[in-house]
Amino acid sequence: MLQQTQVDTVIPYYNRWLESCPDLQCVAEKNIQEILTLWEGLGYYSRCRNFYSAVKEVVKNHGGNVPSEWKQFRALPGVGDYTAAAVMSIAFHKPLPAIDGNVYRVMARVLGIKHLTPYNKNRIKNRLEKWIDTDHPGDFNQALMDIGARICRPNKANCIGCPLSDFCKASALGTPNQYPTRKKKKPIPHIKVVAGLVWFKDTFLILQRPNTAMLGGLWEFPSGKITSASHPSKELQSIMKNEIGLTVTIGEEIGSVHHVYSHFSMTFSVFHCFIEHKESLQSHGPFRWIKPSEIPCYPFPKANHKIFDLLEFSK
DNA sequence: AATGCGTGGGC
DNA sequence: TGCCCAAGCAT
Repeated sequence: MLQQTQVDTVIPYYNRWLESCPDLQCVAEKNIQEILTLWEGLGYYSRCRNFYSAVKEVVKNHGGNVPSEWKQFRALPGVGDYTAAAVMSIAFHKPLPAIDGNVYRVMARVLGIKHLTPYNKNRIKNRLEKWIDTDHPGDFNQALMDIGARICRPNKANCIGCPLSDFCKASALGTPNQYPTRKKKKPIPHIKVVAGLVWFKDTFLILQRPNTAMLGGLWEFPSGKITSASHPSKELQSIMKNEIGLTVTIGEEIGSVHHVYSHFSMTFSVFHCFIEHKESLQSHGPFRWIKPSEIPCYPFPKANHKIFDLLEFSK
């Protein structure tokens, strides 16, 4: 949960998770849909799918016990060098430095490293392997991460009161914020998407996204990119026909929301749509006709919830 | 090595 | 408001 996600954001999800699913056996007994619903809203859903796979693997191959050896734990899906070192040091007291984005920044400043090249990252690792408190490796790692998160901030290094300032090169130079250099991000493209809330009686249609795609395993309304300059409702009608073979009547526009993903942004316009009879639809994947009251049973992306909010389908 | 992958908070 | 950034990992 903590990968690329702030602690304060994770805490409520973590608590909710433990309340409904307190141990690995419990995770293994649930299906992926229930697990994704626990994760819903946290983002980076491959973390959730990987965790689920890892739990299955631990139950099947390790007798339900989390491996206490680096090599076996590191091999689990979704576990990289950082996560492996964090768990090994905190849970099993192994003297391995857990190097996250905070620690790279703090150490770059302490050592006066401008560029986080692979060579310099390796220097940081070697230095921490010497410095780590072998009696309390977990505390050492967490302390260093906390210094990064609370004191040695990316654009706001508060050297006054920092326990490392006496031997920090970047602080001595007076320009700690300039360490390490950061590359500017490329601008992300913007797309226009139109979607339909397709009603049949008191149910509407949802489709499940493929596991390997972005937002994999989550559910959504049938939708498509707006490509031409024609009227959105005309475009929506042809999307419905071409993608799932439904001939729909376009109704009122529910609304339009803006949503920013990590690598693109979109305006998401959703219209009520209606069908007279339950036609057979040619779906590429799983689909359901659900009532608004069933929304909490399925994981939906944030953009879809923004539409639910407009409809006051409160969850 | 560079890119894809969500969402929310801070300023 | 529009960026930057967050207890990274997989490919």
